[in-house]
Amino acid sequence: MKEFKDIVAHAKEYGFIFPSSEIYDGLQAVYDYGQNGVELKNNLKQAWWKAMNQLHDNIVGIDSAIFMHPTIWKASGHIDSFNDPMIDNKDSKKRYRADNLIEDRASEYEAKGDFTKSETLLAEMNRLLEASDLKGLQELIISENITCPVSKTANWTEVRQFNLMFSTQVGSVAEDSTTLYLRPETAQGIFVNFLNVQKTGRMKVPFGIAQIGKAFRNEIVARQFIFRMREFEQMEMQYFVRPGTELQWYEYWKTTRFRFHKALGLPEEDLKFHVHEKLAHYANAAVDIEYRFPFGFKEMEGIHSRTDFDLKSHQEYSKKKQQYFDNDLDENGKAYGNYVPFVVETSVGADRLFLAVLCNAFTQESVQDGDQVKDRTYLNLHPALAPVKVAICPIVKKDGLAELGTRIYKELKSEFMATYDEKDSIGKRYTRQDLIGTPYCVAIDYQTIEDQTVTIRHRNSTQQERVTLEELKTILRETTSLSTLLNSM
RNA sequence: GCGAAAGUAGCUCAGCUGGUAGAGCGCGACCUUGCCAAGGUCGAGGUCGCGGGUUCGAACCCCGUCUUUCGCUCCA
Repeated sequence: MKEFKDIVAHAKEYGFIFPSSEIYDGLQAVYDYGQNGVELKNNLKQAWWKAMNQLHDNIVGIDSAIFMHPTIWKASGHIDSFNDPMIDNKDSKKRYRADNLIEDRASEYEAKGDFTKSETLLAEMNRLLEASDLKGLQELIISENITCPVSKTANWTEVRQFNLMFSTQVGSVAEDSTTLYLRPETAQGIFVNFLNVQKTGRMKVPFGIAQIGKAFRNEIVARQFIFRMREFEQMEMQYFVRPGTELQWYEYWKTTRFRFHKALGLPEEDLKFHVHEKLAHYANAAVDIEYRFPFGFKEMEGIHSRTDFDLKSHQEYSKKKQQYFDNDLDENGKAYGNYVPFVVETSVGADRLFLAVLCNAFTQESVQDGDQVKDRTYLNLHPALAPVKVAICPIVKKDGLAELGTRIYKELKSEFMATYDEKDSIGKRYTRQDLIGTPYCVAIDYQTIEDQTVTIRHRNSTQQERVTLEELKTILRETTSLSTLLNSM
């Protein structure tokens, strides 16, 4: 039985994920990647990067800054929609958006035919929202005698502002400083570089820009280990297309991205699409790829048809045209000409993908050993993703086997992430490698001295085979390289 | 943010009605060892999450706080 707490404990015990600042009691919803975690994560990021930029002729990458001009967040809609005034009912313990409560009351007036009262109320609410008058909002809720739908009481807390973007000051003198936000998504860095990349890369629509980077959200409740963190990493690709073709490309990316996750080793039955019923302000179609985490099916990747909302909005706010001239001919033989491209976005949480892969790899099984049944735990990671590819283990230290093992290890390590281990019994060493997902252990024994052959022990089956050093290298090259993984998509 | 539970060695945990900390595994050194968590010897490691209070005396009782888990809530 795969218990989530066992996976979390395993992640810490074997150097994958540590709580941030642990010796100071930790910092809520922030985690560090350990020596094995960073290797696995880097491999995942590289797999994604290559699947985008290397496998697609018309996708290129960028790496934009975390700090961006504050107006970008006005244009993107984050300043408005990431700021929610919240109020709690003390009796039912339920939390509501203060503006929603007032809007509901306005609808009730309208239902009764009292449009004047409704309009006055909404106008007053908007005035208070504009002025960020939280006290006023609370007074309005009380004076309207709005009650909690659950407890039916008006026993409210104060209205509090939940800003989901982190802000910081730039400039040493307080009065001259500017408030900057830590980006809540990496997508905007792509949108504002759309023309730079298109022009300098001579890109033709359709084309994509990919980016991997940190993003920050001040989540009210951050939970479930690294699933929802305040600082997290996104892998986003914005695909710019001719208006009217966006839904075709949306379908293309849906299937392409699904294949990617399967290639990483996530089983099809643990993956599913979840189509959004309620669309965000910028989208005309949206779907999530969900993975069956131990705590249920949850979003891992989002694929959104974002229309021309973002580029148009930046055009408006920046007063710089965000147009593309399309020389291709339409069915009437006329060039498509100038337009603002539509965008299909694929956005994966790197940490969520990491968690999905880790949960999937975590394997506990009972194996027959003579007439005993023993428990065995290992990480069934794709060899291309495993932090360590091969462990070199001399069967004993004496009689020159340690020296021979060291020599073989040195020969392999420039090409493969390898490790050398001569401590403890061979079985214990195999187990240590199983626990971090190393696909191969190579035993050096007396026969190695005679004929330069070694035995490879396979992680999943625990079966061994005897091969020459050259054969060993071939096996490692063929199975542990990312191109193997990319070819399976 | 609300409610509930938990926090003792790297891990899993024991520690009675309050009397100043233990086990197993793991870790390090050495010895032994010919293939799936072997054995021996020695050793390192804890101001019992943190702060305050009650008490002659607190891991244990009380208050606060931090962190984690679960349930609500939130998730452009």
